[in-house]
Amino acid sequence: MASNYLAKSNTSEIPSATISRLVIYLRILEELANNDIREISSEKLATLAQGSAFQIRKDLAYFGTFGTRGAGYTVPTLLRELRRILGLTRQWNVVIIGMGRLGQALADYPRFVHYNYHLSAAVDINPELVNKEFSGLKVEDIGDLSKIIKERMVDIGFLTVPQKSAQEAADALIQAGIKGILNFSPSIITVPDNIHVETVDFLAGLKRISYYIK
Amino acid sequence: MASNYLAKSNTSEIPSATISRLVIYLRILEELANNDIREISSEKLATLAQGSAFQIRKDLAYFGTFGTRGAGYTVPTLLRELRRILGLTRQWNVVIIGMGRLGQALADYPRFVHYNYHLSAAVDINPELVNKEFSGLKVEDIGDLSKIIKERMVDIGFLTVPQKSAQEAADALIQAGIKGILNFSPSIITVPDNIHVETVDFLAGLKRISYYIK
DNA sequence: ATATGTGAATTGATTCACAGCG
DNA sequence: CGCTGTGAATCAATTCACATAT
Repeated sequence: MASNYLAKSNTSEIPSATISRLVIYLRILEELANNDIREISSEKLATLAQGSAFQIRKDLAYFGTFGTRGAGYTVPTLLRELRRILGLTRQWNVVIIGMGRLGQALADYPRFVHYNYHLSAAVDINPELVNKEFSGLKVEDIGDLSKIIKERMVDIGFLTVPQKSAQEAADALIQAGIKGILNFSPSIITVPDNIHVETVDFLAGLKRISYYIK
Repeated sequence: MASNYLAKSNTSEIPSATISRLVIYLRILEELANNDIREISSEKLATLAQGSAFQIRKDLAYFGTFGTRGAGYTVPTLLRELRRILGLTRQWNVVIIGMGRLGQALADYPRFVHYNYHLSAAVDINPELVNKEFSGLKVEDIGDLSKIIKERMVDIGFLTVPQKSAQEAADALIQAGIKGILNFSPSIITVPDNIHVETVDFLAGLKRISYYIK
């Protein structure tokens, strides 16, 4: 599963693979809810998620009991519980570091609001980009990052700077009190234990494909 | 099961986590080579990859013996071997399905050539996009997909269509003989066993962050 | 002297089987 | 009865320890 294959030992006993699967279950349940389906069994959910019913029940059991024996799960209940488990019931404030092509594309992404994420700010080091506006988001100077993060209570940083600046930008984010980093650069960044990093690296996926189809 | 003196096929399956790590080692080795570093020990590589030396040696051992006892690994040799293992010594032809914002951004991505990937074609279903050109790549009609894939010997498809069209587009790719799919849509697609799919889903990563920092 | 390569031990995750409850 | 919830069993991956090669 997409995840952190080199992650350090988790203090929590919940497998990170379980968290990745919960995200998948959530997406499927949202689709079911959109189609006004109100009941689902672990067996049917497993078919949709391309997993096993055992696994779904085990994954959920880490967090409580959400079904009805003999009947299955009710979609709205399980949906609500998954959102709660994954921390999606509150708004998360996000800053984009690096307003190149990728940063601009993210600023234009229309669905953050639907998912309770709020783009609080966008910063760049390049003076030619500062004060420009992308999809209603004004680029600010990276020097103001610490102030921005503290004042606007930013939780998460999207790291879209070039590889060679990634660690420096991550350090600035952490220094300013960020809690999570979505790292779009194809590099490993070093962070303290209390900061969570997820990497989005399509070139890595592409190379894995090459291995499997060669 | 009928008795079988051939025992069970000894094709010890290589963990997919190992493949993911090999991609990481490759990236680090490329950086080392760029800095003219010619020798590396599993211990030092482990530090750079935020993993363990045991694991690196075990990962490599699935494919052969590449180091020198007492000395370590020579960077150019290990680099060459990793490229060979991952199937990166030949050119891979790619088609982009869906020339919306993401497809356009991918067409503009400058580094595919460096990695031996070649953008052979871009297709879309929208007549207003067909015949437009993005970064030198002309958009063609999705109806011609099968012909394009066969004639240009396309190996890999970048799936950048909306979620609701993802399965249909994947079916068309498979029908035309594609071998691998890089799925940028946040949906699970169903494919035959001989097709390899990798998913790139930044929203999933974002939700995992929410879980860990909440 | 030093760092790899690898069987054995250990740890972790998945699968199973059935008890528990509607 | 049907389907969930869960301890036990199985399977897989990681870590260890040291024999081995230079």
